[in-house]
Amino acid sequence: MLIFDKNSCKREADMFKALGHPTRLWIVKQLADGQEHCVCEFVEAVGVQFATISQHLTILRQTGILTCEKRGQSVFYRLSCPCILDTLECLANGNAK
Amino acid sequence: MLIFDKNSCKREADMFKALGHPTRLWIVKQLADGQEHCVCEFVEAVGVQFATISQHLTILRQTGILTCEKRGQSVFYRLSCPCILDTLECLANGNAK
DNA sequence: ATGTTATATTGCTAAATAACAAAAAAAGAC
DNA sequence: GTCTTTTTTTGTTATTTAGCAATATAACAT
Repeated sequence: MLIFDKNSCKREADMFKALGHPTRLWIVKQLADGQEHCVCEFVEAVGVQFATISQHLTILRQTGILTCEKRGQSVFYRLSCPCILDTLECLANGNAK
Repeated sequence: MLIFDKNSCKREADMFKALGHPTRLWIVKQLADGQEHCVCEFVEAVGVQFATISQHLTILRQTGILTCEKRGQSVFYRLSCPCILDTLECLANGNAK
């Protein structure tokens, strides 16, 4: 018999949700090589308002997917844990319809 | 220099989005052992309207995560590809904050 | 045929999300 | 100190999503 416990899925679901937006997923992929990039690079590439990118980055930071560091006037983002890449790879390899 | 191509991320992002809801993620996990379950089992466990579960299942079906088969009056759902589990495991293992 | 059971679909409303514009903060240059 | 640059935060609005209720569909029982 199946028993649903919402809490047990909430945090994980939030991580999936964070990755469930084209711009955010793309950002994560850009950081896949372990390198860091600054906010302005993303803004330039995506072609959307600074505020919008900043909000996407906040979501990725809050779910623990990214971390950031401020140096000078710029903020640099990186994957907080490279293992997120395994997840991406799993999905990319296995589940193309 | 980074270049954003939205289309390249759209389908993958949709899969993440589908998994980005507690109820849907839970359903996928219940199917993780490869067994199939019928809709009414999910309804009973989650404690939500039949229509609501049906809608969640539709989303999971449309993204290709689940497939279903009708037998008699019941509809049975299963993972369309067990490899989705690797993805779940990757996330569960690696990225707990 | 009618009745019943299991799912799906449609219409509706409330809540969440995405994007922008404008204002606020933080750091460096002067 | 003021000015500029980079980023975040705070409205605001349009779109999307989540859930329910009601209706429709499909299969079986009678």
